[in-house]
Amino acid sequence: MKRKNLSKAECPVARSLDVIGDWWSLLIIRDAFDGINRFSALQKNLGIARSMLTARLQELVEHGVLETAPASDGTAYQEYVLTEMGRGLFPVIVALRQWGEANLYQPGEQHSVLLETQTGKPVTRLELRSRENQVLKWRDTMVRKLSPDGKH
Amino acid sequence: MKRKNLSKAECPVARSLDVIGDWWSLLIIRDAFDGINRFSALQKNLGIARSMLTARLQELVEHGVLETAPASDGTAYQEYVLTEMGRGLFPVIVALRQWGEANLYQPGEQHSVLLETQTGKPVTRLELRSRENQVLKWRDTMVRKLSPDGKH
DNA sequence: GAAAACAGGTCTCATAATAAGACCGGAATA
DNA sequence: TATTCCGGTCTTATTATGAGACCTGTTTTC
Repeated sequence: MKRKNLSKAECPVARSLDVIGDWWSLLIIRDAFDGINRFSALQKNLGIARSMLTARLQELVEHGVLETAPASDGTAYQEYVLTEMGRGLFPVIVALRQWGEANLYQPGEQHSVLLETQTGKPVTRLELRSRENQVLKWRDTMVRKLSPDGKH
Repeated sequence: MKRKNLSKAECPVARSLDVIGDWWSLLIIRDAFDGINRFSALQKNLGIARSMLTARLQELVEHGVLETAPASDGTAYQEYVLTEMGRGLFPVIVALRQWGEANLYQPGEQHSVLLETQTGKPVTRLELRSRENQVLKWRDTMVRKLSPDGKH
């Protein structure tokens, strides 16, 4: 009766969710992108139970999304920083952000905004483009499955 | 002691996760993108408990991600299909897929692949681009927060 | 047309995950 | 040196999940 294990799935979406698909992981990763790297800072910012945070951080380190590093302020403590693999989740976070912005706020309701550092302007929409640089919508794509049972 | 409610968060990532951030929702949505729209087909494909699937589908319908429609095969049953809002999650699914492909498979290990329908070629990498069409990495962006406490 | 199988659920129960907060030892600070 | 901060662990109460029995109406098979 444990939660399903998706780590062997043939579908990359499922494998990703096996690593970062639970309730807190992506919020921790979002905070890491924002420079919130210390245990107590994460705990305070997220309002997560301390035992939960311990467990989640451990999992993310085991999976290679985060790694521990000596604290940047010179103290004896440590920080949790994104690995190269973890930084690869940037498009996931941006996609979630843009979907939320577009669909989950009332007109006029305020939210934080992602800016281009150089210009200070809001970033543009994340889009999948074809090899001819056309925007690809869902219907322009298809999944090639591998297994005979139709799973993927 | 209920699970945290993020629906009022100022951060769009958090609001998104409030809707689709639990263990099954994104897998259900992935299946919907793949044309798996019937209760029993979802249940079989995902291996999810029936009671869980009922609850998740209800939530996704309430949030406007899915809607029910008469079955496309003419029977008296119904289907769960993506709404416009739900179809907006396409970049999220693609981003998760590409991260999984890049990081969670052994060399040589096979997985399903997303193709451009027109050409049959694998889709290219989803990338955030600046207004000058340069690829934006994490460090090229920053979040403008709203609240004084530094949350977002 | 009757029987069997399928579709789309509900209900119950056992177990796992989560939230809340007390507690604790070492590090940093006043 | 005393006090507070940091990064946890432990316990307990509650909620979520997984497994599967059961149920009603629909469709298919014979």
